[in-house]
Amino acid sequence: MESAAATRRTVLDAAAELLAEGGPDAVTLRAVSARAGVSRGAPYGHFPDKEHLLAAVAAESWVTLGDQLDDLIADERPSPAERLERALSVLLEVGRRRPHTYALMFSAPNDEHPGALAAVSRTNDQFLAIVADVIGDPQRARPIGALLMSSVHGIVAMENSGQLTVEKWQVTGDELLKMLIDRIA
Amino acid sequence: MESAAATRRTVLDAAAELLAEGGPDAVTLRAVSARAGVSRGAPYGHFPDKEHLLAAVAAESWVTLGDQLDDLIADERPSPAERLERALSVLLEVGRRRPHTYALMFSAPNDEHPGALAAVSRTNDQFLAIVADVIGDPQRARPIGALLMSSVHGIVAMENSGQLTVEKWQVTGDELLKMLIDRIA
DNA sequence: GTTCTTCATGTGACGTTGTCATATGAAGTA
DNA sequence: TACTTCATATGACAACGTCACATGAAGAAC
Repeated sequence: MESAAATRRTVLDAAAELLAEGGPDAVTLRAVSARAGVSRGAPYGHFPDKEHLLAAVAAESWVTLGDQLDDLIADERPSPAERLERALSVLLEVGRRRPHTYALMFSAPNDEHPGALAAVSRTNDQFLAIVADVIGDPQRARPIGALLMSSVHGIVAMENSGQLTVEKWQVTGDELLKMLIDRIA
Repeated sequence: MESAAATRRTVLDAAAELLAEGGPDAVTLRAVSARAGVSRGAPYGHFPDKEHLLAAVAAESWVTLGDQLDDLIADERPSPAERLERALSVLLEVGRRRPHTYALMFSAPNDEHPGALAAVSRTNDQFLAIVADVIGDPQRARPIGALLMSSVHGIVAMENSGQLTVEKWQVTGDELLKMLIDRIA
């Protein structure tokens, strides 16, 4: 009888790795079990089904992102505007470096997975604080924050689907991000 | 021996319906065949595999969207700015009314599906023409078009994943679209 | 030390999926 | 009539998510 928490961690890590490496289709329960070094049935002791396992992976990714934002907020050196640009770049980089993980994070977080919902809500609040620091008016921070968040998400999605090519649009995602921030501030 | 083209159409329509009704998981080859009134193996005479069948569905959706844009471009009554807003609204509406179809349209159109690529390229060009008509400078139309396209795509994606709630951000997707256009023109 | 309970883990089985090899059978041609 | 062609039908296969059940180790009770 292995430590319950330890097995949970191993399974979670294996699922996260397989997702990052080979996309959602590579995350079969059998592959996860094999990589985690446990049997096929072991994950069922810790996650009701595959969906909940993936939701846990997504939630953990949101928590990691939230921790990065916390570091960014705690750093006094950059100006508010610089902080905003860095915050958005962090999201962009996740989308580029781990496209499948990123896609999972933004795929409908069901009401059945409160952990994922809470993690998303936390990052939203952090992001809103950063935006409010730039805007000044906290009332207007929310709509503008939504615009920034949506736009950056769209940039990542179009990059990853291969539809944001330089030949077609003559811009890079980073340039779009800069255009966006210029039109806000 | 049924007419080859007719079977192809029936299968394609069945797949499109199942996608719109029940999402990607509902589009099983067996369900498609049953709805189309053909046997399980029939689709393989017209599409190499499931991926190509779905790519054909996506391509057709892009063509439909392109036709709508053509109508919009041909209509002389609205101002260029109004046309732009309507064009973006068309995209938004597709995302709302047929979220699964929309998601498929924006999921990586592989190089192996030239039909889908061509259909996407056509709508991109149409959209760029509409943007250039507003901006004036055709040189700047491309980056700005990319920004608009990406942002609207992000709005739709966040709406459909349930992350763009009014309670959290105190805006609707439509209001974001208006904010966006105001900051461009 | 022995017995009992508990609980995570291991395993065989089931239905469903995408896919293929092969069989069927209708249309057109000689 | 006999033959070719080609779309359609069907049985089979491996792999999938999932479940019911078996196994076996750790701690408690005697």
